[in-house]
Amino acid sequence: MRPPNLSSEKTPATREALAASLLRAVRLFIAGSSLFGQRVAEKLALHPTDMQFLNLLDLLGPMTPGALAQCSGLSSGGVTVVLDRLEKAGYVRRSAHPEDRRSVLVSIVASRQKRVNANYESAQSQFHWVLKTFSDQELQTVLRFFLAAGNAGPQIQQRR
Amino acid sequence: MRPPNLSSEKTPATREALAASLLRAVRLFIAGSSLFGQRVAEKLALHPTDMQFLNLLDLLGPMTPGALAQCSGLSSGGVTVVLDRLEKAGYVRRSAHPEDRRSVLVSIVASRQKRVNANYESAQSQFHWVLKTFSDQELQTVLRFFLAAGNAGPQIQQRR
DNA sequence: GGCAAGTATCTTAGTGAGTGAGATAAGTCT
DNA sequence: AGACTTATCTCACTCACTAAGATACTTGCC
Repeated sequence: MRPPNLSSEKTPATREALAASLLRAVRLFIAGSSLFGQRVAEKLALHPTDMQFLNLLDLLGPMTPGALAQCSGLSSGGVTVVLDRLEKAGYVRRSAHPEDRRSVLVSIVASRQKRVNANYESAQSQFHWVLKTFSDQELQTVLRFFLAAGNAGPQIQQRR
Repeated sequence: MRPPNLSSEKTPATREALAASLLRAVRLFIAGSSLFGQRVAEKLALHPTDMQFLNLLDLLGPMTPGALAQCSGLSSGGVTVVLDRLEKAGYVRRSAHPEDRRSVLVSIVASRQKRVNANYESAQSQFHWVLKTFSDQELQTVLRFFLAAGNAGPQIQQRR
């Protein structure tokens, strides 16, 4: 007879328990991220939605309002409002789309981007502190997990 | 116009590049999660905020409106409105707090919880599909990362 | 004990972020 | 060329959320 595992949060024994622990940890991580985003936005006197837009633009580079609508889940009209707000505050710039004259390319204003990133500094230093406790190979594993999970998750892909 | 794909591709060589890739993957993962939450909420005809509440209650168990306010970032009045909505729709139940008669304990109605979880099924099956590509030890590593990152980030704590 | 201060939730009025239908303009297909 | 589609923006409206205050209970101090 197996001895009972009394510590639920410690290393799970069975693979099933391991998967459950991981799922729970992921969900908690996501819940925490949402709160964290709010906090950062608050510091910058921005709405969480605005912050989300800046993040998307920072991660994916300049993109059209339509793409932002799909990546954020906002309506087309909502995107316009957010962009107006961000543009007025000097965070982003709208420029003509080189290939489609109906369209627009939105990009982050570089100087402001630095100011935004500064607010992530404390998180990033903690992030790097966490990283120190992992070997190169372990980080590769974690990275692979995130990439796989990202691909399995809500893909923003448009069929042609 | 094609919306960008929220996933990155290459395998980094140096540790610094590895850290950068991981940071980027984490941020993309978070961005995708936010979208995913919206989609699920939409399916259930709930607001994203309501979904967030159900998640918190599912993860952390019954808690007071005040604790929900802290975990979600909403104001006290906002929590009341959300809870009214969820209670009216039959998702949660308010009951007297056993230790403080001013307070209230909010808990998920079990039968509804199942219905909510059903909407995560497709995600969970994909999740388990991803898990299959990792060994037990690798999953332990990933779990350790999430726990560490969760502790480093904004704390979501269950309060009494 | 009894008053004062603190805490938890709910109420209410007001706001403004986001929606959705429609307008405009440009690209695409036959 | 005309019809259709696509991309963004406009505008009136909605309703989710905020903030201040009300209510009810707890805690602490004299």
